[in-house]
Amino acid sequence: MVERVIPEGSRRRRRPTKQGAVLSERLIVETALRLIEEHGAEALSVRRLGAALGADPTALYRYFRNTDALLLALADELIGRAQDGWTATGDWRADLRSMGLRIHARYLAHPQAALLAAHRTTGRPHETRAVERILGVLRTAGFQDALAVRIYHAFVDQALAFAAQDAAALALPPAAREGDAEVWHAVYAKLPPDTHPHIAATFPLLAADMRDSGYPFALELLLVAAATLHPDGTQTPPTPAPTRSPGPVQPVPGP
Amino acid sequence: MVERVIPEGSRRRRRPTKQGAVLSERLIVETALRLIEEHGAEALSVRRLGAALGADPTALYRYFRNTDALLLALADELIGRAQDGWTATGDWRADLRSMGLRIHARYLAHPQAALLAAHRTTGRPHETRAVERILGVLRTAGFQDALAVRIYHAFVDQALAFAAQDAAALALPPAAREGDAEVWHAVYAKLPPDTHPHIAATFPLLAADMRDSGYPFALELLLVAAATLHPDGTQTPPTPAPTRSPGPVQPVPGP
DNA sequence: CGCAACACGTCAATGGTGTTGACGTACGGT
DNA sequence: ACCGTACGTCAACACCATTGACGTGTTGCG
Repeated sequence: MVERVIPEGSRRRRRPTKQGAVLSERLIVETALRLIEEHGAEALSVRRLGAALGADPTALYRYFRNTDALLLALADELIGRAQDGWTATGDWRADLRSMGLRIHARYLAHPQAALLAAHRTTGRPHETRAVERILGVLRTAGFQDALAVRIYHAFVDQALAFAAQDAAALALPPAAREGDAEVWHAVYAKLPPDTHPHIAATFPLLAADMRDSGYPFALELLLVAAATLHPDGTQTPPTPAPTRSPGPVQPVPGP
Repeated sequence: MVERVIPEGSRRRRRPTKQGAVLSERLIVETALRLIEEHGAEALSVRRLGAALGADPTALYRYFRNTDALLLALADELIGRAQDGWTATGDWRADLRSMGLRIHARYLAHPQAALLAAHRTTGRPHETRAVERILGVLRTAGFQDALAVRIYHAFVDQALAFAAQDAAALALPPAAREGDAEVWHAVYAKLPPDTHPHIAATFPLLAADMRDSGYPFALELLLVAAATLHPDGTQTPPTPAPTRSPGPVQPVPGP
């Protein structure tokens, strides 16, 4: 087939659609995000997106090679929004912490899209900017390249993995979400001490802790471990705050 | 519509299919898992499953309400298999490490099912057994309840989140999977040092590291951090192995 | 300033998907 | 032996992403 997608830079003409809109890559991405936000991830189909744009569904293929390319564009948009306004302070632990929490929070703001986007590698500008920044924080902090790369990898995958995980919980149909949450009181609260002594002994703590996302604490653990690997060997970080994580309550996935 | 699924207990008659097989819930689950394992994640469709069973595709609906019910049955099977044969050694770090790697590996063997399973709380016996075991490892090791619960939470969510993340990469259609992998050489290898100095400086390391899952190293970091929080304060763990993780190469999600 | 090239929105068609209702056969309980 | 029905099969539906062909209106250029 002949490639029908014209690169964004070299477009020349625009014709309005049936309903008068002039299409663009940007308009399509924003409409798709809105569609997902308002009507759920399953609402994103070529046909429905066309309808939302007031255009023929196949007009999409003038701007994106296929739906996967559109999805990558959505993913990159999320990454970009997560970084807007972020600046490095020079304290590598504070910088990684704020970056991780921003990514996590921004993805959770669009759970349905996050679910589709969090496990892709786009290679698009917003993504490369994020990679560059995180690597920069680590190398500037004095980590040797090989170690910086490994920590970068663990850090990024953990942020995205938790984002997808928590987004999945938020994106569940309400019935399933409440069902999963109720399991803690319907099942775990009633497990007898003779068969499940550890669960029985810690149940109140357990039920309370599982209400929120495990990410903030997991992130602190990663930062603590990274500090022990830092070249300035003896530097000991402050013990990660044993307080509850702030912010809105997040339903939690998994047991 | 009339419910056409007969509960497993009260089935009465069986007739062989075209190719002589006698269907059952168990046979269907095992065939589906085999299908995913042998022919890739995308091979699981109702029509192909029917063909693999030697039956009409719609015979499925005599045993499962819909494909989602089938996938949940697959998921339940996975939880059990991940723990089969696991035993505690008394070394809490080794025990958590083996448990985490087992969960991760078992889920990755069936990416499609893992994707649906990893973010649900089932409260079923296999799940409660896993919770009890992990909590047991931590409390037996001497962690106070509140801390044990928090570490448990981070550990479990990390294992499931990475499992889902890596499973998602494996479950992608082959074209998208190869595309994501290729981005590293098509885009990141070519970023100029003046705009992306840190990526340019570390590229070979970066490309090599991103080929595998970030989970094994992220898990080591979690264990290191947990050790620093252990009541026997001064106990210092061996530095996490800076060697590459063993095992099969896993395509990697996210940047 | 006018015109021709072609970008791009549209239409029609293809082959995939999950799912449902109707049907008949052969098997079980009586 | 014979009924009732479980269950395997068939045909059809609605939806999906994607492609090739087509004509029109915009725009760059002479």
